[in-house]
Amino acid sequence: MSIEYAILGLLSWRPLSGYDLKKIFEDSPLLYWSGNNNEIYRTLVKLHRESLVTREVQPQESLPARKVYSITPAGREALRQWALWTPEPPQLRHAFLIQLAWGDALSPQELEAQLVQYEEEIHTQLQMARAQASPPGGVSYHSRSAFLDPDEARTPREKLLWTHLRDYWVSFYQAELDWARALRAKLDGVPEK
Amino acid sequence: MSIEYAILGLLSWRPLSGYDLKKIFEDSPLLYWSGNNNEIYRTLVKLHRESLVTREVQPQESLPARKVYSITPAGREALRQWALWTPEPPQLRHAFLIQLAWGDALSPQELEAQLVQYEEEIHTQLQMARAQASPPGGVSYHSRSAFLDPDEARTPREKLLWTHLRDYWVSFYQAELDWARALRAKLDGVPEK
DNA sequence: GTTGCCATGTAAGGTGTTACATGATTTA
DNA sequence: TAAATCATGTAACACCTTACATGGCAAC
Repeated sequence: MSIEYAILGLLSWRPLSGYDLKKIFEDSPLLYWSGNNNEIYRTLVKLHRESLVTREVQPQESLPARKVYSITPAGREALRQWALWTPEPPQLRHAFLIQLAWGDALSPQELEAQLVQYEEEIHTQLQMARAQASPPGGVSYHSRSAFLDPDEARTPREKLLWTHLRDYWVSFYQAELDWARALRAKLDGVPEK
Repeated sequence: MSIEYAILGLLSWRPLSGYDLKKIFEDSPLLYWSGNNNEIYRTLVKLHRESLVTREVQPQESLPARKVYSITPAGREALRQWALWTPEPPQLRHAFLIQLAWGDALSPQELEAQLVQYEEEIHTQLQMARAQASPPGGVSYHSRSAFLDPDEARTPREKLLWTHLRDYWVSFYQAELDWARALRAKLDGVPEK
């Protein structure tokens, strides 16, 4: 799938500008695109051309005009049809595992150092996922881009979905961390040759 | 990272032809590229140009000549340097989660059906991962492309790494399945609106 | 005074996929 | 006799990323 439906989905939640979308993509691991301008602004033009979104230009003093996009009924229908597509298994692009596969070329110290670094990196991700899943004080900060915030859900069912989605990432990074730690523990004491 | 180091890694394990590599990529979830000809054959040419691999042409009767590539000392050193790169967190491209995020547009039956289909898909992946992790009879079939087969490891440490890597996928798909089942159970009984 | 935020967009290039092209041999 | 395996490669296109370009305002 391409970024098109991810953007359409966000617009089904609320009207947003390209800049808003960029930020949402940047800090959501779920929306796995980099959030670069090129893709977002071009996709918005495309969606607009296909009449799946409308565009409202809001002029501003001494700033480029904000172009806010809203989903149309045709857009909602396209999104619905997409939600009915046959689900595909997740694609895990895990370069570090490939590094480990050929990690026997490293000394025990080098290998250990790589694992420690990886654990630190994942720990950071875990903290961020946890912060998103349950913001301190029970209320979310970023009132602007509270993407998938269960408090913003419009139905009980949507709330359940969004809660479960947020927890997904916490579990994922936790499992990742446990795995790396278990491997490092096992490596400790194994002869190199 | 690009496919380049994945190929170099495989060649550090044993000399292989483009066709061999293609098959290995096709049935390994770890090597997450599609294994299409274009990328593999072009990368081999590039690696050869950079003297990281050598090429041996084996003519065959009534078949295109097999071109078998072997890693050079310079190739091994490049691979080692790559193994020392700062580890990056895994990138999970999970389109189904995005579908679920906007799944509130579906009826309870449609949503349930999507989840069931997803579970079936993951179950298949899990079975395949299990088959690779511990082939029936304790010996692997595909003697040709036994990529990451712990029995093929050259040191105790490599064996440990490869075993742990194979188990990774089983855990991953198992967690995925558990997650989907838990969500479906919770959805059962939640009012739509 | 330098960094960061707001807000749009373009250019260039790398990465990855699907499909096309050939053709003999083996297997069902 | 149809499909799969072996074995190479090319063409066309889609997708994605990094960097470039502009410029005012606010905060530290």
